[in-house]
Amino acid sequence: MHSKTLIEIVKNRREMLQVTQEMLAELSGVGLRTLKQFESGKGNPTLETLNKLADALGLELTFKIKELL
Amino acid sequence: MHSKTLIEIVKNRREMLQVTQEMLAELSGVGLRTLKQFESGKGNPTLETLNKLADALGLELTFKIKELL
DNA sequence: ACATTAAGTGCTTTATATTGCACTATTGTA
DNA sequence: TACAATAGTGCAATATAAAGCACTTAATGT
Repeated sequence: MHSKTLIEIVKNRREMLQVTQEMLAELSGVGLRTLKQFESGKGNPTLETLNKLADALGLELTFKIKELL
Repeated sequence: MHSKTLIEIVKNRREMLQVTQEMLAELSGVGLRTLKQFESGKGNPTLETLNKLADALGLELTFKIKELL
């Protein structure tokens, strides 16, 4: 069982909440272009960007101990 | 109980492992200057940088559901 | 107190993230 | 199939992260 990527988590969460990229961009204060790039795997967002998205989605960015597979 | 910041986690983990900033920079492939800025709270690192640090520290960057306090 | 090691900072260059705009591609649905 | 909504992309401007260097400050041990 490997953990989902940050991208998957954001996408899933967003869809679960029935929010479009446009709405999430609006809500989070992240540029639509930036969000699109991130979700399509093209991005290398800054911590600030990730935190804005997390906030808007009711999530929190953390480190967890990596399980030695 | 509020969760520790990413900075705290990195610092604590690094110190627990008895690794200096210089060593961690070396091990992770992140520039020393970048690590210093991050740990001193001045930085806004990219996801790539955070992942490099996480890898070197045996950590994994994730989102968790935020607890409504 | 002193020496040593580690951490933090000012300055600079280069690389790249962010953003908007206009456009294309995909997806779902009537 | 045709339409509408949503997602993805090329281009360009601006802002800023990454990095090294030299230096200062703080912490640690003898």
